[in-house]
Amino acid sequence: MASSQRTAKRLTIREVAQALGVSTATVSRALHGRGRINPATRTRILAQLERMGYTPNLHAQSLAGKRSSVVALEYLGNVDILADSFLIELARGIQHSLASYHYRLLLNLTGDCEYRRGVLHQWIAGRAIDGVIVVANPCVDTAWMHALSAEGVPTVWIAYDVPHPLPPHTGVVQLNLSAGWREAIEHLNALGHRQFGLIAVDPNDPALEVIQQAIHSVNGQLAHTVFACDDTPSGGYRATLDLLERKPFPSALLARTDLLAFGVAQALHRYGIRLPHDVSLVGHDDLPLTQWMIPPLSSIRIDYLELGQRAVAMLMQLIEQRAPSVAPVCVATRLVVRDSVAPPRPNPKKEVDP
Amino acid sequence: MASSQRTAKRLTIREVAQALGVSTATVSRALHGRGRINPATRTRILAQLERMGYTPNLHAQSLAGKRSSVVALEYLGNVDILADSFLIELARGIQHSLASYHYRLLLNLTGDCEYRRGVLHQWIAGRAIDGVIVVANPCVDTAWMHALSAEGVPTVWIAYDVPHPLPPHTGVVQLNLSAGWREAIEHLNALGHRQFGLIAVDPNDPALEVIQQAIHSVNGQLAHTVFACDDTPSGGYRATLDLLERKPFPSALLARTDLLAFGVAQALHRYGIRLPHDVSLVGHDDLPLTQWMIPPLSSIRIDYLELGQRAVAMLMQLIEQRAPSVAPVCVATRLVVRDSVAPPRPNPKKEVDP
DNA sequence: AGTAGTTGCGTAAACGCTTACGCAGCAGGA
DNA sequence: TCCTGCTGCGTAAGCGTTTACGCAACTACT
Repeated sequence: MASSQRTAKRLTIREVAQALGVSTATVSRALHGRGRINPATRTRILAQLERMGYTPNLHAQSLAGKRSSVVALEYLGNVDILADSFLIELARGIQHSLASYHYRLLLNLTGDCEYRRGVLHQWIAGRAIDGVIVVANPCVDTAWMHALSAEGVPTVWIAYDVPHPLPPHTGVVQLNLSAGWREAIEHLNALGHRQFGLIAVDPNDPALEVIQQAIHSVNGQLAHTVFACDDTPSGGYRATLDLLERKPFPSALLARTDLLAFGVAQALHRYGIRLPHDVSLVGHDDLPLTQWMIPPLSSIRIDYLELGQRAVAMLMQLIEQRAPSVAPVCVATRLVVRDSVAPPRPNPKKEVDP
Repeated sequence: MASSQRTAKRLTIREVAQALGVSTATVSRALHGRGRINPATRTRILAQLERMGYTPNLHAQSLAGKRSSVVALEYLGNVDILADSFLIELARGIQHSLASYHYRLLLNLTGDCEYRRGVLHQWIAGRAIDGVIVVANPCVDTAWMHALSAEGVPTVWIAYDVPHPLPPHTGVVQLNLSAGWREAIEHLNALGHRQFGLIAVDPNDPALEVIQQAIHSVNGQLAHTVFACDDTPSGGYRATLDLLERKPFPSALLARTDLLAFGVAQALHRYGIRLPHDVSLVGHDDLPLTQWMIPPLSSIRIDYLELGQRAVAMLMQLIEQRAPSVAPVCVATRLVVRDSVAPPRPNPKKEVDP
């Protein structure tokens, strides 16, 4: 009967217990290897569970065990095109690690930042999640960090900077922007570039200072910084139009994100500025699709698997070991060179050398 | 005390009931508006719930209510770069609609197809999900469709073809490939294109026949079809290299997916074939990033919001109304014209112009 | 042999909610 | 007045686990 399928009774722990003449408590202990149990009994029970094809009811486990084995991934800022890239790569890295802990991932891709926070707090209050991983983009929201801490939810932030002191139950995995940008700028410098242009999004982004320092340390000059209205190709496109009006025009452009770089490349192309012949371009994040740009984009790579693995390991410390605090860790970035960089033109168009 | 936060007791339905001198049953009835309850009592209770800031424990609700308010999104085939595109756009459309039903979405981005199916069946057996949306790519897996049906899980397939008959508790939202491809080919024909080349992935893809028919109905010719090893830019790149060796070289290329088109464009560029001057190119799916290709790609658009909304509405029929079956619906596609198409060269010589 | 400590397991009370059932109270018709 | 039927609500039995507690049985000492 079709509709009886819908309400088909699943095997419960009790039925397995009865089949073996033991109590449900013993079966539960066998299942988790917790508590005092005879190893022989345990293997006997595990074999029976396997044989009968038992699968625990996750809600019952969560209710009685006071944990849900679910974590949420949340990020600051709105999701537009962004969702398709950085966040998804990261989600995948996180999920990969979570799988080994038998945790599930809840990921909200819809609605604006405000709305998503509301949903998240519902989940927390409803005990639907045991922990949260927040992607700070680009800055940590300290107020919200404390709010989450006050709710008692273990939280790991993936961020560029580490606020001090951290509230309880809060960890930070820091993405080391400095490594990648330094490498990129040194590479460009070695090719002969001295004048840099930066397309960024947020004036408070810690990356800005990192980039400036790196440029100064190679005796280069940051000729212009233009800000995009948002972290999208279209933001990058418009910002580049701004940049094109400034003089002198730099020989190397740094796009804060690959998403911006898509728009930068488009704008340059539209104005007949050839990449990398007339200008070099470097992006950040190394999204999978940037190597398919024309020309393929040089970009600063984040190891998403490692990032996810670190964040998850830290979160598990907070959740499972009930660690009250945990030391921040740092994940490096590195340059991936592709065809969008080349030595600068010996003869920059606008300023003719004598 | 920090660690007491972790185990902070949340407000329960009982406490609210006591505060008002009613029973928990009445509060529960007020909360859901189900069962026999005095409207006056109900508003009084709702006010109190609001005032005390009550949030239900989702696990308790799921356990007692025998439903989880979670659905899973699953897809056939492996996730590589694919995850960043079609699937995510769709996930977003689905999530948008699910939100209005207060359902959550579980999305597994990691592991191969086999592994993910295993996980999904665990979730089903563990009562973690009430329904599944499966993206068939490109063909419905009829055996698995029946397997899911036999497990009693309401399932909606997003597919290009509708198998008949459908097993119980199964719905299909069909993506009408014909509409978009027909429009694209007619558009190209109107520009003067007669010779077409197709870059596809799966020989069993229903799209192939649709495309052939459309080409024949405009008296065009499908000069060549090449198959990529997988649905990625790199697959498209290599397939295009194959295509470049064939003669006559078509004046218009059809990429089965935008992801392939990224690789196609790269290959053409590498061989000095200019888009759209030397050849026109149309993709399918209208991924957000394809409009930032150089030149921006003409593509066949899927309305992901509508697709998600239809799939969710259908799934809710199956879950909430316990409908044993539901009629398939169809979602159209349409061409979005950008710079990658132009009239064919008057002199289709592959040789270099003097 | 008596005591103390350990081990393995069963009993039963949670966990926080939903809902079948039944019982008053009341209205309306005979 | 009695019976019937409906309404609004409380009682209590689940839902399927986990786990604190306690009790035998056993070991290892004195």
